[in-house]
Amino acid sequence: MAALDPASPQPLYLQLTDYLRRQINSGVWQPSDRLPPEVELAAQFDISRGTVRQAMDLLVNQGLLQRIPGKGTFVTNISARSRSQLIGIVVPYLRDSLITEVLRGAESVLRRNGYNLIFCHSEGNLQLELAQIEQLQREGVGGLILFPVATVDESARLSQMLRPQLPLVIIDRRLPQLAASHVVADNVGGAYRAVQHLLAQGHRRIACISLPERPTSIEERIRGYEQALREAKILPLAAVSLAIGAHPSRDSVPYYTVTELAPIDQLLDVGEPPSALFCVNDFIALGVMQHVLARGLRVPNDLAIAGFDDIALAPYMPVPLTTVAQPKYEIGVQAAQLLIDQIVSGTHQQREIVLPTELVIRASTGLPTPVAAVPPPAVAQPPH
Amino acid sequence: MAALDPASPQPLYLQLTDYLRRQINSGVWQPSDRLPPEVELAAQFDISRGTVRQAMDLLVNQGLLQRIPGKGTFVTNISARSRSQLIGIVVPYLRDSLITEVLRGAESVLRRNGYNLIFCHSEGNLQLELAQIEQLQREGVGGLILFPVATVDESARLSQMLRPQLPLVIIDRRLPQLAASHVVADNVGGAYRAVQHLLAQGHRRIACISLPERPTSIEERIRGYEQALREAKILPLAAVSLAIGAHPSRDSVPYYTVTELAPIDQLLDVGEPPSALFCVNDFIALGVMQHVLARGLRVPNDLAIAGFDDIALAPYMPVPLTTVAQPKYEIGVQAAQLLIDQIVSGTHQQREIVLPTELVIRASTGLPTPVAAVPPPAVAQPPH
DNA sequence: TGTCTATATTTGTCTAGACATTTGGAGACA
DNA sequence: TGTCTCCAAATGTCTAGACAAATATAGACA
Repeated sequence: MAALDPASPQPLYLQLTDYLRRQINSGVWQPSDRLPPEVELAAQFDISRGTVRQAMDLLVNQGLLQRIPGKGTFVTNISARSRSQLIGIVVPYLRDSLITEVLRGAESVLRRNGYNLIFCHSEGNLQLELAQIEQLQREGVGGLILFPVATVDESARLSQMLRPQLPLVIIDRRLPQLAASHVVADNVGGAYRAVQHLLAQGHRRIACISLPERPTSIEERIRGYEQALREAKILPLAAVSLAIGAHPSRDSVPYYTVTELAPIDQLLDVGEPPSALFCVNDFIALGVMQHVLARGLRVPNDLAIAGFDDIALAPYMPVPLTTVAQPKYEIGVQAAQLLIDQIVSGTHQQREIVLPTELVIRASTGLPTPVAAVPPPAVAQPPH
Repeated sequence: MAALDPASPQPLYLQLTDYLRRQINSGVWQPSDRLPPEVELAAQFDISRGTVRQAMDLLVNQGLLQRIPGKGTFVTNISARSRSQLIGIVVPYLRDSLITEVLRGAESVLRRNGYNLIFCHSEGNLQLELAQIEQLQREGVGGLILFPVATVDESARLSQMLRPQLPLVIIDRRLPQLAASHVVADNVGGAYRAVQHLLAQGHRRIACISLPERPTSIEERIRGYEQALREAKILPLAAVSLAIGAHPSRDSVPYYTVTELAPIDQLLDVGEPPSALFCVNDFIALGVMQHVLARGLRVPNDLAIAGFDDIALAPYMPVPLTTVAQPKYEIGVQAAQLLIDQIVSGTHQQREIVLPTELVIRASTGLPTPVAAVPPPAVAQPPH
């Protein structure tokens, strides 16, 4: 029985705190065990009850002990204890299921491991993104998951402000100049398979509809498109870019919409227009599809359309969209796992995880059945 | 000079804590100001110095105060404060735009005011919800926004574990037994106007399709339905309940789907079936719509369908859905604002905010135009 | 058997006071 | 002027005790 030393420079209550902690950590007192009552401890160590309470207050505050009036003081269950580490996640938007699923995946892994997730929404704004990373670092987060707004060129500003030791995982797009781990989807392969599918349907004139901005994910999709065509000995058409924008405040329009459709008209109003379009994301595919249907074209008979991302809306578009699905939830899971590994191991290793994508074939690329009058089945696909 | 009330059920030290917090938050004591010495406060409030210290301990622990031996107790500089700036949000799911928009709204307000949002996903599980609230409290969050899984009956378990002083805002549904502020949508009025709209289209046999579970929000919608019918001197039909479920892991199916459709067949296979359905949410409306279309019925000609929530998918359903829109983003904004008010004022006032809902009329309830062959316009509605 | 009641136990709140330690300033001293 | 000492003021530590409130238990009672 360790006794307390009143002559020590360390106050009695801290000595008692240490003793209690040792008892718990060494397993003498197991989780959910009851501690001796305060008066008993006071008598045992020959100190007053107030000092015992002061010692216990610290452990209660740390979540190691739990007091229940009338019953006693108990060692907290391990499951209820938390290492109480904070992890920040910064995302640029929240307008489709991609990021919500990433969020779900990351949250579930982090919570199971006793971390808390601080959610930051940068609204696609670089300044805001930088400010939030700054604030999260001041807050003392143990790690960061970043879905960056910053482009490769702008990543210098990021690396300036990032604390060198901060565990960091970047998702969806790459910032190679940053010393960070990456979790991305197989964009090249997904686009490649989508275009291969269009080729297999007999299409030869396939245009790529892109975006004015080109994060690495979009560039990779364009590369996949070009690669598939080159292997088929077909020259890629010049890329067409469409601007997309969001209604920032309107609640019921959670989707990005195409704001400028003239390039599509120019593309189609030529002697030999393309018979199929590969759109680098589903929002573009939606805008293009609505526009060409309004022009009186039939999808896929006159024009086949394929997209990328498999947003929640894809199976419900006017013509259900063939698109490339990303493992959204899995991206979040892997990013969280990678971050935890880094934190726990203490090493600052950089890893890169490329998750497989999957081509989901729907009506917009001309299945054997012609345009169906009947809407898509109730529940998209069964789980596989 | 506020005096403490020894007769109050709230202990003296908590009363003093509240007083000190108010002084700081109202700006009477600025950051880096020195507080009156402990003995002076003890004399002023006629309590012992131990109680004063107990009160201050809380604020020191929260990082709001800083004690320096020999010098005094000081209000912490805002930049040095951190733990007190955390706000927790616990949501049950993340499968449509309702909660993502709430999240966006709450995050933007909180961040502008210097708070950080900890995101917790309870997966619709009461145990998990309770555990997360427990953890957030231990983490020392300054407030909590809760989209509860717990029903009114289960709210006792919540109130047991909630720290009485914790600022708390409950959204979407009510838990009246909880001493908390609420932000909800006008469910009764929304349902009332939706059914009135069906009546105005000439429908007389209108059924209500509900859920097995009945949180207050759903109950209110049913009340609105019944009220509109009663005012039209029409007896409500017996409520039909459909079970809905989620594919928990399947990424690309972010929507709930109806799992049991037999009750709908029973409802329609009678001599005089209803000519219109009011569904208490849009997921049910989607499942029902797909089912009746597959049966060969025409919407809205044979059966009009109205929903509630205006999920992102609503304008893109096989027949664009008439539904009641909630001000999702605004719910998040108001909840955050209410929480900040409570934290800053230090008072534990309960307020209830009911936000207006809006009927969005689309094709599923029979507009002048018959079922259009052309899909809905590109961008749902222009902002207004 | 089941329920109510009194009692003991335990933590929660609060008091009054003592002495220790740290800090900063006033005054003595070189 | 610079330095040292001493003191007052403030927080830190600790005691001894009181009563309140919550909980569990044993025993009385129907």
